[in-house]
Amino acid sequence: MTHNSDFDIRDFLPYILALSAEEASLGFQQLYKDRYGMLRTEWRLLFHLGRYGDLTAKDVCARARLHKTKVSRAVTALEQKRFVKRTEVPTDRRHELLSLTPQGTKAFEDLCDAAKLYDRKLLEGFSPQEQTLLKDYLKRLARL
Amino acid sequence: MTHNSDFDIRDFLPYILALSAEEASLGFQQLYKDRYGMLRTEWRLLFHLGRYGDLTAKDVCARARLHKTKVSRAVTALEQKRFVKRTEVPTDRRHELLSLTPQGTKAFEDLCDAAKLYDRKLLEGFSPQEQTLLKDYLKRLARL
DNA sequence: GAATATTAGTTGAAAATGTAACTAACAAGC
DNA sequence: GCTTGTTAGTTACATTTTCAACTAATATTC
Repeated sequence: MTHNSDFDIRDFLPYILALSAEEASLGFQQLYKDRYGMLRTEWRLLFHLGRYGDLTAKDVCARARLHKTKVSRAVTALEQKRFVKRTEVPTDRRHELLSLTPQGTKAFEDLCDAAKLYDRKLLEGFSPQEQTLLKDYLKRLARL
Repeated sequence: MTHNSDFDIRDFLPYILALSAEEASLGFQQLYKDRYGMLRTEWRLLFHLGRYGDLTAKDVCARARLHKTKVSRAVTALEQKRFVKRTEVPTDRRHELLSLTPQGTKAFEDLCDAAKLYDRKLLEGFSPQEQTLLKDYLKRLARL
């Protein structure tokens, strides 16, 4: 019979990952929420479109690891904010290309600047080498 | 004017943390959900009570970094599963001590074993030194 | 080329979460 | 000892998320 009072949840990787992820996302969430009234999925959509150009909703699902219903709703929301527009694909009218409007691009640029600063602030306490290692480890875990 | 098309969301710490946290929690979530029908908060409550003994709801909030409404609902849920019981504190009837029932303890022990295995599996690709570094970095980020 | 299957995306209902207002018990000030 | 303030925890309501069913367009099979 195993004796488990020695197992500390605070050493359990999914737990400390969840806590640090929550902690790290809080401050940035404030930003995109307060400035643009965006939700997490909307912010992610904006960044993927801003960085990787026109994509279909399907592409975004795959790249951003989001469920299609979440993406669908985020597209609608960003469309209403006039940040995203849809372009029909004549050869296959099932999908539509998503792209940022000039306004969307402006918001993206603004949030990029904020993200850069925020990232730097989060990593303040880490040496350059540690920063590289940390991100490398996380990417391995995320299979990124 | 900054040019932001060079900013890759996949190097943004909150993003890669969120992705790796999601990825890492998926498998374990399957376990406690399938075996015991528990939610994330319920699992956390179980582990905190199992490891740190009797606590008030307030204590759990602080230790597990959960909002009191979440804890309140998790306590009710685990009480209905007969995993947790409440004991009134005569000196101050505002709080009540939470503790695991024998059944709750059994579930805790079972999930501890599963968690140990799962943790090991997640970290398979990391050398012992990397494992230590990773967890250390994450704890720093989470202010744990 | 009509019937069936697949794919892209949307919608609706149920579950879960977050926020704020609430109750009950205790504490402090006067 | 009664008003006011604080603390522990619950409840109600709005927002988000999840899951499954749905529509519309294309592909496949016979």
